[in-house]
Amino acid sequence: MTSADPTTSRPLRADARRNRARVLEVAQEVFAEEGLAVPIDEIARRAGVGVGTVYRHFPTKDALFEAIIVERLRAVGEAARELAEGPEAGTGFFAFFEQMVQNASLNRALFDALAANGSFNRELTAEASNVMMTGLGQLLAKAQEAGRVRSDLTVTDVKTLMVGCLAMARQGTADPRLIVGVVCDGMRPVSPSRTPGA
Amino acid sequence: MTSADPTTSRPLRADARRNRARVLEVAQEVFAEEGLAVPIDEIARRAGVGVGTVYRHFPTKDALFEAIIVERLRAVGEAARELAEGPEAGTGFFAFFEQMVQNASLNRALFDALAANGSFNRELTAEASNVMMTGLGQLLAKAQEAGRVRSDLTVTDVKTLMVGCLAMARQGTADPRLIVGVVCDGMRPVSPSRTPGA
Amino acid sequence: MTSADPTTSRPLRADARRNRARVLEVAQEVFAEEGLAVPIDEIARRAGVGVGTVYRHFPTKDALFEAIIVERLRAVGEAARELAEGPEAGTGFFAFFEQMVQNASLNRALFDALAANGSFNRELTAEASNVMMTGLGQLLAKAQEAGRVRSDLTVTDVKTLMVGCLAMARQGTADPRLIVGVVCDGMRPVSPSRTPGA
Amino acid sequence: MTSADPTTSRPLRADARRNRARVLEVAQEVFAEEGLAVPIDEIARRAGVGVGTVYRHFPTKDALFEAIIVERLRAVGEAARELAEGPEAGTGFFAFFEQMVQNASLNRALFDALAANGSFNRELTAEASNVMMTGLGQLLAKAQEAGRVRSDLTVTDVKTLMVGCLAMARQGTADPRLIVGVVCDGMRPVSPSRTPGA
DNA sequence: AATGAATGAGTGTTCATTCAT
DNA sequence: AATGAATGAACACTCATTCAT
Repeated sequence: MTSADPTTSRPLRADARRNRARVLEVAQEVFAEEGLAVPIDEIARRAGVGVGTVYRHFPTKDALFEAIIVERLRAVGEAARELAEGPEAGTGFFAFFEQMVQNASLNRALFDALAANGSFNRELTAEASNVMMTGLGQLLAKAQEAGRVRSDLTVTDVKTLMVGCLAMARQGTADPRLIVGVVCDGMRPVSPSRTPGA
Repeated sequence: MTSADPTTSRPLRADARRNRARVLEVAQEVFAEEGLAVPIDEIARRAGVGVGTVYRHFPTKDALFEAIIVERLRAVGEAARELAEGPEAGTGFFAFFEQMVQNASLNRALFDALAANGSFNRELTAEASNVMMTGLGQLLAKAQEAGRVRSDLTVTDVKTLMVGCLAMARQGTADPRLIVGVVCDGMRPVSPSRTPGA
Repeated sequence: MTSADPTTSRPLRADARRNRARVLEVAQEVFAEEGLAVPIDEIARRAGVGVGTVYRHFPTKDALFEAIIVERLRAVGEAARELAEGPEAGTGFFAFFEQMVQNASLNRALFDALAANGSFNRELTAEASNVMMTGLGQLLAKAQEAGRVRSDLTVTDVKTLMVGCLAMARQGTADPRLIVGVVCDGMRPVSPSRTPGA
Repeated sequence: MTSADPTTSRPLRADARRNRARVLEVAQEVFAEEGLAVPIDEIARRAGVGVGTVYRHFPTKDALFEAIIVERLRAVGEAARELAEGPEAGTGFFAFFEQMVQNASLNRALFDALAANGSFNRELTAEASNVMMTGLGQLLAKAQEAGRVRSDLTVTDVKTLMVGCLAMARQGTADPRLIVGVVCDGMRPVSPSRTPGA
């Protein structure tokens, strides 16, 4: 089930599959750089295909965008899940968080997708979003069990914080490590010495 | 130069001032909701004036946007400066941070302005930005002196964190108080018990 | 307030007259430089009056343009007539022709008016055009009587040649004197030695 | 550079070529009649295509205008060159001059192009202009060698005179043949009997 | 009378999407 | 299946003209 129509979708011809992949690849790059603002013609040109071909594979621009996002979200979710199932789940949470911000901060498309919460909520995105949230949730749970993360934080909170860090990293105004460090510190359980209001 | 400079010009006629204000108000709302994507015609329509009127007051769409931003930045800067000069500067920092995020979180325009770091750096914006940074810097300094905030954070870091919180609050996905709480906690001096990596 | 005499067009108030003159003066300059492309607002600004004032005196932009043209055409016609009535009418023709081209070549408005043959033929323009043609005709007749100009040329031909010389002078590509010299030579009676086709 | 250069591109599809030609044809007519003032939408409408189609073939209004001009200038230059290389170069000059004016007089676009000396000097126009000037220069040289044309006239002068004649012919006020005859006479070597000032 | 603010039709240009080849 | 030409709705901005102050 890689494309829109599950019932009739016979396997694509070899060249068609190549084209589809090429378009995705280019779109991924271009959207990552400049976000949704890039014209479809530009993507087609860079991919070395006609516009028509892009539209054959993705019925609308948004659908193309979504396809990219879906993949990304899935990848993020997978990574989180794998880590959660590994031995270092407790400490891995923060590493994952930092890594994620590093990787995605340069990806405008992913940022937009995460940030544009709901605007793109078509079916696929929702599903992929679930995958991501599940993986992240597992990782978070382990970290909380290990006492590394405040227990009152939900997956949604963490996702939100991640988006925020992406937004900050995108700024380029401050050292991303410092920023992420601050946010990570904030997520740790509150020690007596720094109770807010104290 | 008798007419170009807005600061030199005589006060606007009553109706003109009303229209200008109405346009600003509407643009503020609309930009806040939908960002720069809104057509000028739409703004004019909602404000109940012709397009020409919008352009009479603001020579460019960007100029209109800028006008809104400038006002906001100034207001934020003023608030910070006042607080910094008050008696509670040490503790006031966090209150200000929270307040700021609360107020501005629904304002996409302000977020964009803060986030679009430099893209809109025309003269006025730069100036207003300075006002804000100065006010914020004063407040931060006091808080650091009082030992409430990590001493290695710069104004730019704080501004970046603020923008991040705005981005997060905009999401509407998580409780803004919680989010801001986390970030504020992260800004407090590191206590031995939660040294990163510990 | 002062509703004295409603019937006849009383003389303009002093300030009104001054304004009207000022507008004409500025419009003359500006139209001469840039032709009809200049916005009315620009003219008003340069004249130091509001747009409304311009429109009070001249109901449309074309009317303003016409007013200027009329004056110019009249002036040209007058000059020609005076010369025609003077003693040097025979030789004066060429001097006039050259002079005219010199003077008007920098005046884009006049050129446009002469060139835009008919487009502006409102009443006033037509009348002024007549004045010009008449004066020019008188001068031409004398020159032809004196055997200085080919007898088969009509006033219209001469006017046309004048416009052509203006067009050429406007080009700035060739020495106007040379150009005008060529055309003037062409208007002289055909000597046996250079019969076309010989 | 795989796609930007028009000279590299493969031949257009049949329908595209038809549309392009149709647009050029219509634009030629319309510009000839009314000059640059005509909206692109109007041209598209008259050509029976959408605006987008016009813009696909010509990226800018100016580019469209230029395309027309270039073609004309080239044609004129070619004609001149051919004549210059023929046996009748001496006498051909005047025939060419007359012919040129006849053909182009109704063409406001060509006139504008020639007249707008430099304003449109993009690359292509400049090149086409060179072609024309070269051809004309060759023809002129021959005519001067044959003693048919004043030896102090340069190509630029002749071009200017040509533009002037076009301007005059455009007027429609006088018989073009007569006008051109006058100018041509003026270009012949000065015979003793009509020395200016005599 | 004078002012200049307001109007809105009009213009050049872009780009997502459709369709003939 | 692929192509890329065609489409036309949108949009930012201008400017002649009107009208409230």
